[in-house]
Amino acid sequence: MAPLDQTRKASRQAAPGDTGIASRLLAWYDAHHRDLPWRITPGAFAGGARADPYRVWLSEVMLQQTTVEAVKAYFRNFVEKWPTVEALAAAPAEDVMKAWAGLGYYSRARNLKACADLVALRGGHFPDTEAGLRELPGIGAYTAAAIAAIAFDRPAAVVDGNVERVMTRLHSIETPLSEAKPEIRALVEKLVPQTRPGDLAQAMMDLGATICTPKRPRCMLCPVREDCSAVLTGDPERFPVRVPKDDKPLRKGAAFVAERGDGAILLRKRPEKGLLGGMTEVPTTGWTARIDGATTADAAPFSADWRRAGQIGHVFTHFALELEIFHAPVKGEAPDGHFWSLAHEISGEALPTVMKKAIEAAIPGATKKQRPH
DNA sequence: AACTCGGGGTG
DNA sequence: CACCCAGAGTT
Repeated sequence: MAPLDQTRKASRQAAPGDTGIASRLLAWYDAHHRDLPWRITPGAFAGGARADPYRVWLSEVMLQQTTVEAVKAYFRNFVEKWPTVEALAAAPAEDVMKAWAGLGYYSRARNLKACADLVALRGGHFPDTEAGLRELPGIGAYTAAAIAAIAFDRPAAVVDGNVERVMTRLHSIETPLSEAKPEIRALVEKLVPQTRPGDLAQAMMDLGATICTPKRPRCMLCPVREDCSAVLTGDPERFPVRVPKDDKPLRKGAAFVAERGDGAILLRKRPEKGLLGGMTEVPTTGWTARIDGATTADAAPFSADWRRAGQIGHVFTHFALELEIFHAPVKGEAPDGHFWSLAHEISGEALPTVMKKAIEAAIPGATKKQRPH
């Protein structure tokens, strides 16, 4: 992890007017980069090696609004199951959804599969330009730039949440984040070097993740603290400036836990689109925005002797949920659209956490793994 | 431009 | 608990 040859090269080739920020970031990256499953080492890059576009794409999609720690295990599992984009294209969509279960934002998995299918039709080769990548499903402005820079060595401006934080602090940008994006992009474009653009992007992301953190940034360890306007004024944590968020709406609903008596519970598959699209769940009502204490079993998706079994609350990023739980013994065939599944195996199904809690509320211990005695 | 979409890590 | 995370698609 010692500084490498290309560090000096990057310094020498720094654009006129470059204060040296890019060079210092690259040198810091050589010494302090995170070691991540989808990365090749900067040393290998110097030898002419490039990251596998498939692995870069897969990791970038998984990392959309998802933390590195959460992604690692899923990434390893995916590349083991499907080592190439052709292998992923050949897989049943259902298997892909199942492997994605637990990561969240399930439209990403649907787009991932659709994208793999398209790329396989192109002979398994991803487009090697930002514009070409941008046309594929699930690849937006950020991901197109990231793949172009990291996998294809294109000098693209890669702007994610980390980069926004680093840049707004470097320049003490007081404009709220939503309005400041064009300005941030322009600043990043000026910073991108002709050599090692992918490493610069990853350097800024690593800096944002380990030094220039949202809370309590470690400015004393920062390689560009001398260039940072916010360090000079003494309050880097103030950036980026955001507009205050609206209060979270409270959503109410009811969930129905039907138990067969042999450990099986009635489940169904959600619609492909919308919240938790394509996932398995306990039957529920839709959202009921207003408080209605009279939410009764009349709203149940099928007839049974429903008894109120409790209530659970859960705070999501975007709303708070209050769920009434109803429980009933049910025999016979599963109604249309529903199917029986063993409760203790539910953790292996694509079942949201809240629904697992709902089952636990109605039938304590139902979702615990059964252990042979 | 504003909403919607999840689960998890962090201070 | 509040905030945020290698954002994208829809309206």
